[in-house]
Amino acid sequence: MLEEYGKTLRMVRKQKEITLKQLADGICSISFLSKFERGESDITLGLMTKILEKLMMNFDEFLYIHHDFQPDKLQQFFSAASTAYLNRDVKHLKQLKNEQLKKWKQYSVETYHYNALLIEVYQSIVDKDYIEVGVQENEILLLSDYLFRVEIWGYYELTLYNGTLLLLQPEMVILLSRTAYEKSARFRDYRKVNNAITSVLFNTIIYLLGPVNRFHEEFLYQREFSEFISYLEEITIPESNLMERLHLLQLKGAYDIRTDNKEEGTVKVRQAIQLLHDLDSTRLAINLEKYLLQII
Amino acid sequence: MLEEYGKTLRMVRKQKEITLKQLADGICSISFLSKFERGESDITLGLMTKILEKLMMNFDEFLYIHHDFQPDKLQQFFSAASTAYLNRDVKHLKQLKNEQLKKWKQYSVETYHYNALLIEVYQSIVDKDYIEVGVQENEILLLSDYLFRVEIWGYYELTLYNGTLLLLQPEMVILLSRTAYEKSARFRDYRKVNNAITSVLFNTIIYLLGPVNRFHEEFLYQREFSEFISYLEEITIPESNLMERLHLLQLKGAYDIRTDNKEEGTVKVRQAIQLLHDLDSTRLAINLEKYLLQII
DNA sequence: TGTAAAATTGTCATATAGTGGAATTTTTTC
DNA sequence: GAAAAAATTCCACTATATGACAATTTTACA
Repeated sequence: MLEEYGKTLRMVRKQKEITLKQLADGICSISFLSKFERGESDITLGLMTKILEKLMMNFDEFLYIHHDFQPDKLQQFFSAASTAYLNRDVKHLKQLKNEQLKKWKQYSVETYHYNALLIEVYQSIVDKDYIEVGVQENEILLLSDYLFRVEIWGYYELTLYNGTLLLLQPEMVILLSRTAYEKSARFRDYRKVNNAITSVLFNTIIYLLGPVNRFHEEFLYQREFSEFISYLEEITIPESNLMERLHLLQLKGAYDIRTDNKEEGTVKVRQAIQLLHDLDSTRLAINLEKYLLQII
Repeated sequence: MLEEYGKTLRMVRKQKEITLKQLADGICSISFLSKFERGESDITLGLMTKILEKLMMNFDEFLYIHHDFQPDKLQQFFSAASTAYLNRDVKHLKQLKNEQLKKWKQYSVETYHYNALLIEVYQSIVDKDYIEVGVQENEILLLSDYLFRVEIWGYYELTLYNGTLLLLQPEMVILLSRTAYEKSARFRDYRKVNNAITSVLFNTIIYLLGPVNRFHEEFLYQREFSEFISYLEEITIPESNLMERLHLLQLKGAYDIRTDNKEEGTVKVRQAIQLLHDLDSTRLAINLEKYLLQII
């Protein structure tokens, strides 16, 4: 069968005008490298690491090229799910869910179960006819149980949680988001994962400000609001993350409005809207205006 | 020797509460997976790919964990170089250069030569006593020759070029930057590489506006300026890339100023400064003000 | 606490990753 | 355009990645 990574390697090597001898030197034999490049043998992870290092290329970029400039499977799964969700494409969502359920049955690895659950959450939001709320409850608990148990949250856990957060109880969200922040700390310097953390924090704050306690007179989660804002401020240190900073401004405004500080809050949100207009991000500006009208 | 990736894999697998059997199922035998995880065998790239896929994790994240949450060697090289450059740490720069030269001699792979060159460029900017300009000229040409020959520019080529661009002749920069834009097109959806492209385009425009033709009465590169701005506008489509959008605004302002449209230009740059202040990016705002004073 | 079931490890067989050097092809050089 | 040099492939051989199944350890459950 053989995935023929070697052929991609040969292409890259030729590009960089490096000979078999030069690349193999100190790593493996010339003849073997040739064999691998011709697709007549697989290669050990250890050797491949050294080879890519010499080529000044990392694994993901290499695999991206190998798969004809397509993102990896993990990425594809999350993109496919969120695209189908945004397009309200119920059919596609169902199909994606079935794929994951099938794998779950086949290997009984819970991960696939969680994946199916994520899509079920999307489905339940998009599809009005979908009323099997009872079924979900238990399953959602399974998911949050898992998230509590994991010691280190990576890209997968963060993205999974981000997608299902809306259906959880507020106490649960507060605890889990705090956990997410703490247990992903070691990824603070890994851009991709760190973006996922930021995303979780923003969604948590939005959740607290919005849907949860729309019907309460007073705002219940003042302390938590400050807590998560402070996490964000700690993470979003780079001055150049303007979008995140603007988002922060917006949420502070929304908070003011929610806690009967309407004037001050409106000023902040309007300022954010103006900033977006100044930078020609018109669609975002319009969305934010809608949001403002909604919360006033 | 064996890099013992297996031990990291075991950790990740335990985290996700997956058994050997479940993970191995359909990929390899249980006993082999166990052996690999105990560090008693290396593994084939093909198998590893399938295993990570099942764990919903990509290679880079896995290797990041494996190397105790340190970025990969490629990343480390560029960070080390640029940090030493920003800190004007001549000693460290020299050390880094020698490392690369040593590898160059050892394997006679030109890549290491280019790496050394990049650092030499940094060195020549930082170290006033460094006057061996003659030596560089030829070597810099070697580098640009290489860049012209490569068919696909990846993260390495883009970052390398970005660092050495300042020392090239304007005609060369224009040609190479255009090449960079065209030959990296297939990475348009790969965030990391795409950021590098954006960075190249910005630096090109800054170069055209600034250092090159400071002493000419009229601005020579109007057409090229528009060309590269249009590339940026094509790339920077996502409305949420505020920093890039702000940067664009700034450069348009600088262009106006350079082409005797002082008032209009100053307004644009001042607007950019104000935006930064609004978002508490004070240091960036101050830098931009300095820049403005300099070009007026 | 003992026992059954599940999960992991050990043992040995074999397929294949990887080596050294000769043979062939490609590139360079005059 | 032929000879020399460099790069690659072929071939016979060795080391090790991987599989089948038995033995052992760990976990679950009464």
